[in-house]
Amino acid sequence: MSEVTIGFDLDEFVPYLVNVLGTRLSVELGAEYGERFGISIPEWRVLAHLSQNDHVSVREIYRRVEMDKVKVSRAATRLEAAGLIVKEIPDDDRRLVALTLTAKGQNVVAEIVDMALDFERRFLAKLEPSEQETFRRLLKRMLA
Amino acid sequence: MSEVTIGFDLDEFVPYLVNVLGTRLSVELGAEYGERFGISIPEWRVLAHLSQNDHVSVREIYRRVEMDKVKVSRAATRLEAAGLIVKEIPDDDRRLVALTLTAKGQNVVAEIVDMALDFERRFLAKLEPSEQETFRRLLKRMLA
DNA sequence: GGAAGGTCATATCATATGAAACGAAAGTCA
DNA sequence: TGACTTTCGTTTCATATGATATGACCTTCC
Repeated sequence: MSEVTIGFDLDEFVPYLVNVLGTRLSVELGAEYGERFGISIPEWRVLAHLSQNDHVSVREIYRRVEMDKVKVSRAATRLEAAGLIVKEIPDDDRRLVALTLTAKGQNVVAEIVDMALDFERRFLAKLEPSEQETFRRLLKRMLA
Repeated sequence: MSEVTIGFDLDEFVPYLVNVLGTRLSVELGAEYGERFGISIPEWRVLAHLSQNDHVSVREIYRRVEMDKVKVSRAATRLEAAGLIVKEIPDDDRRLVALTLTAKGQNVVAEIVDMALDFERRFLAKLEPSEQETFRRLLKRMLA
């Protein structure tokens, strides 16, 4: 192999940078609520989605939250076992499973939301306020 | 549960947005080179790092590239089996394993690099040129 | 020199993941 | 009405992952 390799600079490659940052953030935040509530990352995503809507089907969640069907199903099973959500079968379509937070689930969500927003604040503090909004805006554009 | 849930908007939560975008980008790009070269995402990361340096140890890679120790080790084993890299044990420290691209490996890297840069170009095209640089700069700052 | 402790890569094992198969329930169309 | 197809969530099973243990090798300190 040649002594001088021009090569390819991973540290300038945006898809890589986004992936590393995304993984790091999820894992760090996940460690916080995981230690405190025994909740996994997929479980938190389901909870977060349920904080906005009642009686949500598994399908709606995995379509909206970019998670696998099976992952959502399993997260829901664990959340039900932990008493944080309830599963119901709606009468108008008995193939579906409607998920809803219990009172206990609502409390846990509220606490994790606090942790999450605080976490977001701390890490966005690396940017100026105007840059923070720019970053969020550009992210959303890329995801659209 | 109350009819009106204020809740928590995942779609404004930056750690979540970064994670979803990062995963999506890695998976999409990975599908391209995976189909063509049978290379997995961890394998590509190792290759990419080796494109910049010769005789790199497993340790250097997992420290620098934010991957698990075991993941790097396994990726290296597969890459060696595929004839893309060579493993050597350096005389000055026989605990290490030095990884180096073969000629075949260099060719594959060159092709994947082309695909990757093209992929990056296509997806950054969703932003204005000045925004692209801003985005990259902010990303790097967050990762620092 | 050599014991004690640390570091490196790999092996082991238990868990997480997701593609494909499945059973149950709608929907479609003759 | 009753096959046929589609959709939904779960189960199955093969693979991926990563915490821990292991064995080989270095370093330190006596």
